[in-house]
Amino acid sequence: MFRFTKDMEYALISLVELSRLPPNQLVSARELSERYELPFKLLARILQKLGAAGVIKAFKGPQGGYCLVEPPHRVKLGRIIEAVRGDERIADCLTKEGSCAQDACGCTIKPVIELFQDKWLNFVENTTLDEFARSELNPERPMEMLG
Amino acid sequence: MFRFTKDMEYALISLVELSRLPPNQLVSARELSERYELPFKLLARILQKLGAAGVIKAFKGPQGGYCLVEPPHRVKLGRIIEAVRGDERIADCLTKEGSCAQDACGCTIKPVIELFQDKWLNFVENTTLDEFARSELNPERPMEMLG
DNA sequence: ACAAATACTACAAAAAAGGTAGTATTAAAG
DNA sequence: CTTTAATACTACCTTTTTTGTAGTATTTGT
Repeated sequence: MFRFTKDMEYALISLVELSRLPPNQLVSARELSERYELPFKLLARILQKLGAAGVIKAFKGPQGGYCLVEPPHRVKLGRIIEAVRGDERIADCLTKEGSCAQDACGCTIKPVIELFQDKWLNFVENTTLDEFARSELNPERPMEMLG
Repeated sequence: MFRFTKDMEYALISLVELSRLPPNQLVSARELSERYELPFKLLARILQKLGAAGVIKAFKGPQGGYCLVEPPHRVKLGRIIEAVRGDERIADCLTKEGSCAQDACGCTIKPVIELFQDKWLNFVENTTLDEFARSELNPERPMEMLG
């Protein structure tokens, strides 16, 4: 139910890593994949989503890679979720703003879910990447071990 | 990802209904199933879980059914989740209290998830059934239409 | 005894999550 | 201008979780 999916886990690992990057430096999908032992292709796809959503910026070619577009305190959790998982909602019948999309809503528990959605939105809109980036990550292979 | 499962939806529909029940009155799984057009067997199993967890009380035999054990403002969302879904966590490696269960935790993003779990616990522990019960449900067949 | 209710267990179908493979495209460096 | 290291895209497969069905046992009021 309310469980961290791998997409989100991989996204957050990557974003935290990018948060700590010195200015004008990049990290590639390959590096992240090896450093944290994440499946490369899957990770790449997730980073592409984050790129398409404008959360990170991508540079192609050798020496390419990714970096954040905005500082970590400007990146809301809700935005990350939307980038990685689409405009996912707590329930199908709700709009992103939390009200029921249809007039004759099929779900019988609509008001209950609306209330829940409300609380949820408040949560993800008030949590930013820097809150995550403050804690220490735990890579299998620390930076120093790589080329 | 963070999406309402049917179990929880059905559980909340039922619990809200039970919240509105006059004292010493019961509602059966069959009634709830017909009133809200929910699959009977599935709903019954969910109610049994809520019963086993002590959230509701069950009475067998004709005229039997269910009622709440405690008043709605005493029933925390976290308790409902635990009853219906087991001791579900945001991530596998976490204890219920939110700290990593293993010393050498396999997940590389442990601190991030711990922080998240913290926020989540705070949320479910500070949301009670009466918050849901205040809003109006929307049954396919209102009370009056049944026997 | 009967009927109406809950309790329990096994199984099956559908949906979501997680992962792999292959190809195309871009761009830095020699 | 070729090579190479990177991102971009798409199709497919496997596993797990969710959702639902079926059947049987048990309890209890009338």
